[in-house]
Amino acid sequence: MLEFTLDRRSPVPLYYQLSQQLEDAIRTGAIKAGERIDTEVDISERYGLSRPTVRQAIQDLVNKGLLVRRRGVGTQVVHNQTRRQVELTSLYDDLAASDQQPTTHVMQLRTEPATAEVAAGLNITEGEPVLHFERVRFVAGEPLAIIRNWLPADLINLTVESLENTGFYELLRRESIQIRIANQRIGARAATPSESKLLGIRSGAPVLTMDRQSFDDTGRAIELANSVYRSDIYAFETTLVER
Amino acid sequence: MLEFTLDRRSPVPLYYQLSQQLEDAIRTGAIKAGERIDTEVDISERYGLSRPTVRQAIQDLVNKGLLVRRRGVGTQVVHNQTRRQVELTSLYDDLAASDQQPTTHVMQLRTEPATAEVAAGLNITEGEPVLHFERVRFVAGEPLAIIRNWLPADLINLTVESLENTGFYELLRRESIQIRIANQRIGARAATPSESKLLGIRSGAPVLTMDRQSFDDTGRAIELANSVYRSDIYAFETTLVER
DNA sequence: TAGTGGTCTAGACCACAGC
DNA sequence: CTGTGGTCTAGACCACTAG
Repeated sequence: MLEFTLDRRSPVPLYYQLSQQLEDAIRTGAIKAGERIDTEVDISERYGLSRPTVRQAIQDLVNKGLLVRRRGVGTQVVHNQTRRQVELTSLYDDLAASDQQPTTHVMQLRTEPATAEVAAGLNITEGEPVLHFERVRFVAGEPLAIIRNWLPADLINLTVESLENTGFYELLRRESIQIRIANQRIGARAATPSESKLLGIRSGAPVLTMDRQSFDDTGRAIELANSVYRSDIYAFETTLVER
Repeated sequence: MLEFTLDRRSPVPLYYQLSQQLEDAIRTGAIKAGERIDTEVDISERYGLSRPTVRQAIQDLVNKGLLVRRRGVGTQVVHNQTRRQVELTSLYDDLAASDQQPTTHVMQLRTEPATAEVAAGLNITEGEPVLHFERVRFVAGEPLAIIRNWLPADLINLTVESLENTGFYELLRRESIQIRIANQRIGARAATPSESKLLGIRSGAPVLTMDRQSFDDTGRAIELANSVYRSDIYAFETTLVER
């Protein structure tokens, strides 16, 4: 099939080294769609691994929807269409293809007392201070989304500069704040006048909304987000894997 | 903690019996939010299972977002808010709470030649016959969605009656057609005049759209779906689990 | 220090698909 | 029949958390 390089002295788990290299091979096309990969036993013998270790690597990719296993048959790379194809609008295509990095403009950043709604979402009491900020996201020079966030005030220190240069999730990671579980709700509604101005669309135009609530390992609420996306140039894509 | 009953003569895998009973206990509240469950070693000793078997059961629930594991600490049930809480609109609440079964009205059901778009989505050639049907879904007496489907013509035999009584996915299951991977794209746009009539909303009102492409184990395209949901009473909810 | 989950080994038997 | 993935065992050592 192809060669993997495993470093047993690395702190990176063997199964993870393997699954990463397999995933790369699939995404770059080194292993083609529909092609069968070597069997679990083959791989484990060739690299001196136990079968459960190899199996864990493969299972991760099955869960990601990149591989399909069939008993008695083998493990295949899913077909190309399976990996990307719900029809694309041309504008969406253009955006995705444009190598321009998205940019961010911070509209607001301040500490304020939690409204009843925010308090409920962050699992704190009403009136407690929360950090609130509001950003507009641009891609290829076009405004794409308005993102509003609320965080417990004592969680992290943010500046306008850091938010515009680095991105919120990267900033969290640097503070070792790890989001583990998020609940999302995706809906649609008409843009408000102020939203339509920021996004450069007509008032009342349909927009996509995403409300998200994020938690860490311990169940502590990390973030409440409330976003509005232009529906003419954006959509949410997901891949579902059954079983 | 609590008792599980394992049947070693059952064809149902032990890890699956265990994870199902654990999931029930969590969902019914028999194990409360935030509570720690027994350790992997405890459970394996108590029921005469190996640790990997117990681990597989627990891992499944971690992947579903019901449990959180922390090294050196233990495994806890995620907090309640984590499981359900992005704010609910009252109308959405009402719909979810109403125990009325959704009903379906089939508007169209016929075989037709595949358009270029449909052919591309089903991985067949343009003009080949495809089965097309269009349904309107009602919940609590309110029209909720218009669902349009295209299938390879030779896949399954459907009647208006079976679609209205049974549901499309159940019908597929009865024919042992198993959807394994689906690509979805969720967007928003303005309702067309005909859509607005069917859904009982004003023309141009924002609607949620979902386009889906489904595949089975072998990578064969099973179904193309193109749905329109009323955004005033519906939203898509998802839970993401990192790592 | 004690206990937890994270990783890994070296086997075993089974169900299922294809020949 | 052979070979595949699906399940399961009985251990082992490690990294991390908490007291």
